[in-house]
Amino acid sequence: MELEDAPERLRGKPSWLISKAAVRAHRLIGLAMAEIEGRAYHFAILAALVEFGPDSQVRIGQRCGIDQSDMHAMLGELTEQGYVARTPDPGDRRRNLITLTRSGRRRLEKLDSRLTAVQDDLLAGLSPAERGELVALLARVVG
Amino acid sequence: MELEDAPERLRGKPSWLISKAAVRAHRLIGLAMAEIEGRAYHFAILAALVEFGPDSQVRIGQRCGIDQSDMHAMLGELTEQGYVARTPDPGDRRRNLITLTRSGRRRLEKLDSRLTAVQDDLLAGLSPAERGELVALLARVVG
DNA sequence: CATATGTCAGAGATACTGAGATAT
DNA sequence: CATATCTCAGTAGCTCTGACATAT
Repeated sequence: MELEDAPERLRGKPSWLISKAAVRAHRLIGLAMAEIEGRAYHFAILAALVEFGPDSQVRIGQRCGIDQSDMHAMLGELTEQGYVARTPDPGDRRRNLITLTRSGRRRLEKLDSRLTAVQDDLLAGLSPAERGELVALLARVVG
Repeated sequence: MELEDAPERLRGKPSWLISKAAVRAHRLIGLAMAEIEGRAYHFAILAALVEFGPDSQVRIGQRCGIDQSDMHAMLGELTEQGYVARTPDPGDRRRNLITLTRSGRRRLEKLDSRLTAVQDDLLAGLSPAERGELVALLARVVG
């Protein structure tokens, strides 16, 4: 039985559709990331670094929508794997300055190509124009 | 800092937008449901019952996208609160037959009105036509 | 014997809370 | 003193896996 058979009241609730779409996306991403022993949040963090340059943990988290208390472990993984370096910020000794390494730059491209492929899978039913509409609408929901 | 400042690579990934929209929806729903000591999945289950009539746990779960192993506790809550009755199915003694009670019918309406209000909050930035587009697109993503 | 249903214990991911240490 | 950053422990909600008993 598929979700097409869901009750009308449920299918009409945008929040329910969003949630189910997120579950499906999460499943596909989990499979894709497992193949390369990666995480979607690794991609987010590396993407923030390549676009905005070295930054503090808090600010990277804010940019990616990741709680600051969760950044610690995530950066621990990336540091251990050599994709970022975590050094004290000489200008403000409360902060860690997170820097992308050369191998982190390559890792970002690998994660990106996998995640791009997942988008195709996830949105297989939609035309390119419809995908654009969906992205535009969701961007306004997310704010 | 808002998610508008997210890296372009991230903002361009539909799966990321879907996931962040789901987080926001989940937060709003959590608040709304806490006020009436309800759960979104209570709404889903009650909606399936009012639309399709009494049914087994497994089939209700399939209709709502809820794993059968999770239905047990959820129905335990609804049974305890008197919104559904769980009786052995005489025609197939493996099954429990889940039935909506009169107070469950009223509960559904209360949950529905709260959740409908949440949709307005969640999609405040979109016109009615755009909300319709979003729902239609997501319905095709969910399948 | 194979399958379906319900029950149960536990794992994994994500998001969040609250607290403390240190620095500004 | 108030605030910001980082760290750490723990919680909550949701999804999923695997196992088992029972019934078909």
